[in-house]
Amino acid sequence: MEKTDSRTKLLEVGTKLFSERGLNGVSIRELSQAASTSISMISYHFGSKEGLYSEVLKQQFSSFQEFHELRGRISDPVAMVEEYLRWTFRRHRNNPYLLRFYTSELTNPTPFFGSIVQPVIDEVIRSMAAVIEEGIRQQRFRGDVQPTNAALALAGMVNYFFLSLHATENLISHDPEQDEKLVREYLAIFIKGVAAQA
Amino acid sequence: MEKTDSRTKLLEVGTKLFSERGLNGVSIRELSQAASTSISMISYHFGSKEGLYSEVLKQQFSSFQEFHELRGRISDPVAMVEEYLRWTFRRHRNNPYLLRFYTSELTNPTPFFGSIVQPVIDEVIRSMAAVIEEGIRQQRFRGDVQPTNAALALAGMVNYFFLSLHATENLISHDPEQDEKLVREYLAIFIKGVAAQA
DNA sequence: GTCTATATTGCGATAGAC
DNA sequence: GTCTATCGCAATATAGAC
Repeated sequence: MEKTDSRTKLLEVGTKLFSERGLNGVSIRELSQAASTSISMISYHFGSKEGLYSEVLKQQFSSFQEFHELRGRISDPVAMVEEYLRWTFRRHRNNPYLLRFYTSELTNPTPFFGSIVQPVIDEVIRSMAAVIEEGIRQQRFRGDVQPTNAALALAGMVNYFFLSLHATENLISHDPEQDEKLVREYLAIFIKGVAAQA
Repeated sequence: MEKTDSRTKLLEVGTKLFSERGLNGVSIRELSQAASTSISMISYHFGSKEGLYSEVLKQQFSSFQEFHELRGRISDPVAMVEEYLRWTFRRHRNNPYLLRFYTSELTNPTPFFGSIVQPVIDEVIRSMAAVIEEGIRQQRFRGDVQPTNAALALAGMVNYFFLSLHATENLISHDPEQDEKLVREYLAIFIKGVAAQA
């Protein structure tokens, strides 16, 4: 029952350390010490340091499954934008490491970007662009809005909030209790921003 | 007149290589080879690899000077938002390395984050929040808009566009000729998003 | 599965000649 | 200012005992 075997422990500390300093910023010595095991366990379980990293990355990006469920359940465009925002806040609050991997891979891609990260981004942006397109078709959003650009703008607003977390600690309250208020603020800006004239 | 001395050359290749793979991803051997000089020139000119990195970082963030000039010249809130967007596009187009340093420092901070990066972010967000506050005072923006959150949302929309560049290559045209169109699209979304009811 | 010990390579930094 | 040569160390990875 005790799942704190060396494999699990290595995945745990790998998640924390890789997220903080990237693939090149962490050595297998440090990883094995932090996991209270020996260097050789990394080769044994994952083949190499990169093997461990790619396993961590896969775990991180598997949380996107929930997005599918959401997309299948909600058809109203405005409601879907709202749930997208809520899902994004929830996801980053539940997993404080995710965004670091996300942006670290965007900025300084490792060999695993193409296979693990890119497909996920692609699908979310495509999906949200389709949502916005549907809003335009229903004449609830302006016809001159570019769906893909707008989807990217939406994703940008909310992800950037988390990306900037520790640069804005002294500018903004980052108390999770405020999240619902922020969701509504971003929702208001975006929906009024793309809305058709009343 | 030939300014391709080793110091200049090291700053050039340092900018390119550090932006692509971060401080830990590049060795002084690789840097000196790319600069067609020897390893010891890095210690000689900059004291250490970190010294070179911090010098590159300083250069990158000095381009924020232009923002001051803008802020001093323009008082109308809507015009200032428009010029902020245009300035951001121009800045990233003129310097394709800047955003990588920016987000790399946000995600995996080096010891230089606090002294070089943080103050710049602080000032831009504070300034734009003040711009939005002025818009609210003039009753052109809604009174329930949170200035700092809105400033962060604005910055997020536009910076995220560049951050996602190579994840969205197959989704969006990244031809710089489209920039003016994008500026107007983001401007429309944001201004309608925060506008007071007509 | 887990360890210790070790092989090998590459790292950052510097001494000293020119 | 620039080079070559080298030091000392830390990196990844693996062999082999238990």
